[in-house]
Amino acid sequence: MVTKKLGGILSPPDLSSPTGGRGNAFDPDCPTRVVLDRIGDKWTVLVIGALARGPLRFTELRARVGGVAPKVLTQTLRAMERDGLLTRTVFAQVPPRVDYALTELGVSLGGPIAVLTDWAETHVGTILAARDDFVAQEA
Amino acid sequence: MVTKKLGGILSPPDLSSPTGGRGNAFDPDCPTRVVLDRIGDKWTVLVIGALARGPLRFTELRARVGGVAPKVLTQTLRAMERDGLLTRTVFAQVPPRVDYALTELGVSLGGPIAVLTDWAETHVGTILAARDDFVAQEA
DNA sequence: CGGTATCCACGGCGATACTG
DNA sequence: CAGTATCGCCGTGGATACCG
Repeated sequence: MVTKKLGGILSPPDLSSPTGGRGNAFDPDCPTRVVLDRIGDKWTVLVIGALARGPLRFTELRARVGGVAPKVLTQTLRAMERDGLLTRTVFAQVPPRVDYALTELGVSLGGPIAVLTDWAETHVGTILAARDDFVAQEA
Repeated sequence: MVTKKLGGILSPPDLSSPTGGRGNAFDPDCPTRVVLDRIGDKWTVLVIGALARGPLRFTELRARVGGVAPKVLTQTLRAMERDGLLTRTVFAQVPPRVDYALTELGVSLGGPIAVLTDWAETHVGTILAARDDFVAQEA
């Protein structure tokens, strides 16, 4: 019974408000919006996956994730650190060494992501097929 | 035990491949990437929420979602229709009437989204607090 | 009512080069 | 090793106006 279980953003929020009140995704402070903005980007989910087994250094992380420019990886890591998803540990030595590790919060985010991933793997075939049909129908 | 449960994109995919093989998010055909690209946008999740209780017409949908330009709503709906998440039914009458309704696939996507929403509502406080700390630390 | 057409601002992301 | 600096593309999405 999915529709009854849909909490938060999925339930008609507050019909007395013209905008639907809180819980609306165009509200930058909406919890779901915050999370979606974080995992919706190109690299965050991959970083979480790469760090799931344990801490990694910058270059290891880069190699594990694959194909990401250093600037962009830095941006991603800073944002995740800022949001408490991972910790950045600098070792005072030469050559420099910086470890990135998931926090409890970061690890716990893996749960919902795994659910999403499971759904994706199960249903992506249907989606892709629908796309093909749609394109074919235009012709 | 979350880390053990992390399937798909979250597990180190294929270490024999330089890019990590399948299951990588920078691969446009990666299931998780496909889904993330869909729900990561600004309006799709809200549309799913709005349609969870039943079909709506274009204008009703627009009012329910709130603050979305017609062009953008059309774009969103077309993309969702294309991917098989909803159906678009045109009634041949004047004035025109067009109904939008979730498909089974669209409804089922509500499950993972609800999980994400639950996580978001539980942990957004921690995230926001981390942000404040981070900003405060810069000063 | 249910859209299109047009224009445009913004931010994410990438390539390349350089540095403490 | 672990980044920063700079440049620039381009896709999303918003404002406004118009249409069958």
